Amino acid sequence: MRWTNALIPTLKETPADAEIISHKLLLRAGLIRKLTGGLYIFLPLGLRSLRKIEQIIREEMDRAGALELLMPALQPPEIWQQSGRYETARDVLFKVRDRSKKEWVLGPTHEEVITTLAAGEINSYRQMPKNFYQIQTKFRDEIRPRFGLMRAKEFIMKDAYSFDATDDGAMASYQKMYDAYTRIFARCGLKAFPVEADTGVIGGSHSHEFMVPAETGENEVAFCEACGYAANIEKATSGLPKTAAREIGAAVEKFATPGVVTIEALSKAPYSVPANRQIKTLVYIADSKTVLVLIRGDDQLNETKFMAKTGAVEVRPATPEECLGTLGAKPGSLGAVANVPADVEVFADERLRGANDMTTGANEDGFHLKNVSIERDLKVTQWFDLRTVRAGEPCAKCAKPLKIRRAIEVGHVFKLGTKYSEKLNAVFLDETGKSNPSVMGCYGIGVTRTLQAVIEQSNDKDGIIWPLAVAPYQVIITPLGVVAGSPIMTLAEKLYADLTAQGVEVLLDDRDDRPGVKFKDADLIGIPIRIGLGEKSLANGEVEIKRRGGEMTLAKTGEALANVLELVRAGG
RNA sequence: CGGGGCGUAGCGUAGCUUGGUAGCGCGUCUGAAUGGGGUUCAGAAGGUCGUGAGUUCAAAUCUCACCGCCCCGACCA
Repeated sequence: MRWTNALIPTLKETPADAEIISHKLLLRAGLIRKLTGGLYIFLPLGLRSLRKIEQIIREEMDRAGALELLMPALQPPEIWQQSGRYETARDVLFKVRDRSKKEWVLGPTHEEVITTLAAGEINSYRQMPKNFYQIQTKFRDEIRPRFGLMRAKEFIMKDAYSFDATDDGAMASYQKMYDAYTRIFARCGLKAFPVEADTGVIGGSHSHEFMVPAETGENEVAFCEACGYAANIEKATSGLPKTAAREIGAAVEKFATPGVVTIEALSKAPYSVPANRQIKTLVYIADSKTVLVLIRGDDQLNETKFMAKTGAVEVRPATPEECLGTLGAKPGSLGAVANVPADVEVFADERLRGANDMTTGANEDGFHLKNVSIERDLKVTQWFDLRTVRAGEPCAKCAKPLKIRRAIEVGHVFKLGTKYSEKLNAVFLDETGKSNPSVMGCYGIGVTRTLQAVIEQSNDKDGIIWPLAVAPYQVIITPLGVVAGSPIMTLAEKLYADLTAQGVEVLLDDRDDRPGVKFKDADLIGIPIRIGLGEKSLANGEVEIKRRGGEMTLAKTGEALANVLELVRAGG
């Protein structure tokens, strides 16, 4: 491609609405333009990189035995009602009406559609395992789109769905995708690593997310460098000891704490109750039921764990008025010892199990209770791990300290089980002639997000540093002086033709611009290999070959082609 | 949905407090010089100042409403 024939609108200045480096570079390098919030146009250069990522995904999915198909983005709401997600996923569902006023949904994902297909086409264990995938535009009514392609209303996703006759088969399918994902991200030049994850609204029994470390990521990951344990903070556990039991057995005693409504205030004089001897009592509305959640005063509730453990779909903290109505006191004086209505379930964090000599609210504004023994003085419906781990806590597996870092989620693999196959009737006959629901898995990659993650991870002050495999062009030729027929331009044209003939993707910067402009733009758009042609080096019969972000070398004009070919092949 | 910030030429912005001819840089076009890291000079085009009401002799500027964009939050009593 000749630059003068292309559209590569680079920007010297950063557009005002970009915050993170990858978003700025997407705009500055002329890869995308914003149509409106959360919706972007892929310009030719951006599309080329996007297609390369898609191609890598296709090759690895095919290699793993998955079958590509293409499903409609527009879907009937009936199948969403059947799966139950018309309700549970309603916040992200875009809905439209046709001319007869019938409602449709724009697919945020395709479990319902693929399961409907399987229900009709997969009727025997002999047809399994099967894994179907597509690369397609998804629509999600995000609460807040942000950071360019990172979280958009419309984005491109690779989604795959496996169907197996047995649980073991499903695990094997899962493992194949796990391995394929590892290869895909490595080939994209991304340092991505798998972490244990919550399954969320998709459902299913277990899952891994593939994470790209980045300060700007929206996720937090807890990990152990010693043993390799890694989990999303929403799921992570640690090996902390339970709260120490003490000798005393005194009866519960009420004491006045006027104006004290925080853990911190109670931990100070004159009360001086350390946060780790306090029970924090949280009132939640979980699927319209009022419940209590108890965690230690120095811990934080992990709402995702709470939802996962209790199976609740919609969860919110109760309002102060609701707390007053349920327990007779306002937040700050709440407890589970007295006045808990019989129909209110009490969930407690494991770390409190067996604790005594604790202090908690008295359910009477301005009063707390001390000498509280969990087992003796209050009724816990169920114990769960509900707390959020913190950096420095011992790893549950090897006791070395955990670290926490932020990361971008680029892929997610789920073992789904039979949740969708049961609801949408995707059943098959096994060897004995018995009808069973298929065991499913689903596997997503955010393709557009992956593109941005590559940039977020691979850049310097001058611009993008594309990994060769996903660069929009592999080579840029930068002639300093573009007079047709000049020695420089003649050589530039020849290298351009020869490299193109060898299948190399080359951008020829034939603009009549000053060297500085061309170098800056070449760095900004991040083409991995630059061939510089100028009078100085050409006078010695040499051309310059420079890796983006690396050293410059000189090559004899006659050897330039071979040298560049070698670089391209080695880096691919 | 709550909070904060912002909307002035393709991009980045000044002007708004204290109402009175809309300014600068980049980019674009023309010409000239220059020619190895966003060069320089001369000239030019390009604006419903987000939209609508209101106040006023007069509104980019003040008031109200709406729209849009960006950031934080929508767990931790």
